[in-house]
Amino acid sequence: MDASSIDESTASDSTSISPVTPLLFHSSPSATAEAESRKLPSSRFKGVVPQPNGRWGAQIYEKHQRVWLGTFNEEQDAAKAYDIAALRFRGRDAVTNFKPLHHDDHAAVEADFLNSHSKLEIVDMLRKHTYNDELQQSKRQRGPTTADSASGTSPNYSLWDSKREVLFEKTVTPSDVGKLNRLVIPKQHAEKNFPMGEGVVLGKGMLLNFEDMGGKVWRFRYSYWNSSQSYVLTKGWSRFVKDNTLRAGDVVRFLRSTGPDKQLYIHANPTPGPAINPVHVVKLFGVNILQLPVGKTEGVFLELQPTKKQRIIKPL
DNA sequence: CTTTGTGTTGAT
DNA sequence: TCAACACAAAGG
Repeated sequence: MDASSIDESTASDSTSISPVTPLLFHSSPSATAEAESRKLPSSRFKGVVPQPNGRWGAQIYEKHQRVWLGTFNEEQDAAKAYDIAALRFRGRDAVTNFKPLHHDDHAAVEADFLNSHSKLEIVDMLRKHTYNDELQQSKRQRGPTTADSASGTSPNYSLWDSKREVLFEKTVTPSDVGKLNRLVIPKQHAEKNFPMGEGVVLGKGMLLNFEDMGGKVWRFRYSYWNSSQSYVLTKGWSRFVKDNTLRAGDVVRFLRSTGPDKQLYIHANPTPGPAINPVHVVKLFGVNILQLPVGKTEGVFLELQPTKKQRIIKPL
């Protein structure tokens, strides 16, 4: 998985073909074979327990009590979750499945991250499969460490010197800022610029982080809607619309860091850069509802509203 | 309906 | 502390 921007995990999960199928052969006199097929496979990893549906659970114990760390498609992912919890609950010397492979700065950064969050928060991240996302995000807020820049080429506290390239802009439509809680990403831009994870087409979508001008990080669900054959940002989008008081015709600009991190950025109504395309202002009822780049075809601009009554367009 | 993850027990 | 097992609770 691309740890920088997605959370839904594991590129290789759909390969599991009913790993545990407790088929019952009631007519068979051989009850031993039946009992054997019913048994769940043990994990070779610490803190990992099999689930009836072939997935894997992770758990850690503290003070006579089990702390559930979530379920995972891949046994290794459950083991990693246990490792993280073990480090948070029991410190640096905890027994883990994989973790002590590194002793570098990354481990130190992660230790900082772990100790700056409560056990409950860490467990919550593990259960939601957002731990790697949050860790990456914390690295960005702090700025790159010496381990991130080429070793020795720059002094400590080197500045974040990567640039942001504009990927594309979209003039939002009425439905983009309506109650549908979704922004349609023009297919061409989506397929060219946004990550193509397995979950995107597979219905679940993926979570993408975008940083705005103020440094605030927004997380949207990015997925493909088969019904409309379009890519969309859904979960979290309406909040962005609200906080930025986005209106139809406003421009949203998407950018991406040119550095090794692929941090995405989103700017609402960015100040037009040099040599920006002239815009054609369309007004309705004296209200500016559309701004279209001249000479560009951005798809359908007017969208039918699914209303039975006469739609009331409020003055802005 | 499917899946999670809790209740529980016995072992190490 | 730990995992195995059964299954009620939770979720879609």
